[in-house]
Amino acid sequence: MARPASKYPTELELQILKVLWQQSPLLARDVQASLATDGRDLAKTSIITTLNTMVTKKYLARAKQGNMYLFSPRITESEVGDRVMGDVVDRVFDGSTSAVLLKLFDVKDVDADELKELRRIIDRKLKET
Amino acid sequence: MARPASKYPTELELQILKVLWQQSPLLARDVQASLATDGRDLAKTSIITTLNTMVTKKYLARAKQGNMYLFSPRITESEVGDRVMGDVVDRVFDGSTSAVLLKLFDVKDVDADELKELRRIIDRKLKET
DNA sequence: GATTATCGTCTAATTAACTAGACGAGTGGT
DNA sequence: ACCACTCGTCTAGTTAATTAGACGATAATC
Repeated sequence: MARPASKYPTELELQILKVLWQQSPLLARDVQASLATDGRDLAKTSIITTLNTMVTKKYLARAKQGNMYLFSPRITESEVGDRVMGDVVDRVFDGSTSAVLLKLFDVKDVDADELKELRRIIDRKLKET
Repeated sequence: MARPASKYPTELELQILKVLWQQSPLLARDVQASLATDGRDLAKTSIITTLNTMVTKKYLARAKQGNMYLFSPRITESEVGDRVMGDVVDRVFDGSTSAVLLKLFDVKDVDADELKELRRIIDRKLKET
């Protein structure tokens, strides 16, 4: 075995997905322009190569439009969140949700308003059960 | 530019760190035995190679012990949690802590007891400010 | 019709991550 | 002294991820 494939979209793939979640379908050139706006200036072929590997990975769908291709996401933002959080919680925090929450407070400054919203979320969840 | 180095320990590196967080310093052979117990059976040299790259990355410290080396973590479990969570929150969830929390509930089944503990954590945090 | 621009494929270079063998140096027993 | 065993370095092979050039095909412009 060698380097294992990552379980969820890589850095660049995520950037591309974010563009396409905002608007799709798009041409390679549009994705390129959007990334360039965000400061990631890639050659046309770099974009296309990556888009194609993302199609292989089923992250994207590709549809012919004349002599070019339109790309759309085949995975939702929520699904990516699932995969990432699931992996992080299990692998890094050994499945402990409270450890994740504590770390969340550790890492980000959460103001009082947001804390109250988090509590509302928990209360709602408590009622559900 | 090519493949960027990951911002935090990789899969295998994390496994090794977990062993050393539990007990350290350890010899390469002890790390090897521990990983083997967890079902990851690697050659002696594979372990040593990885341990050495982890020393280069400052994840580990190495101390000569006769004709062999003892390895210890130079990064804490908490620090790894910081880096991972920080990156995930910012890059995947665009900095939204509530989005992370919602996803946490989505991904893991959190029982009522744990929800109450999470609320206690939030209440404690609210008092702090 | 010729030139110019754009699109996509194919090829390929680079680095990180993962894995392990060959080999020499040293240690311990007999 | 010799043999067996272990340790670590050096070398090296593989796959994933990132990047882009050369080139042919097609479309657009004049």
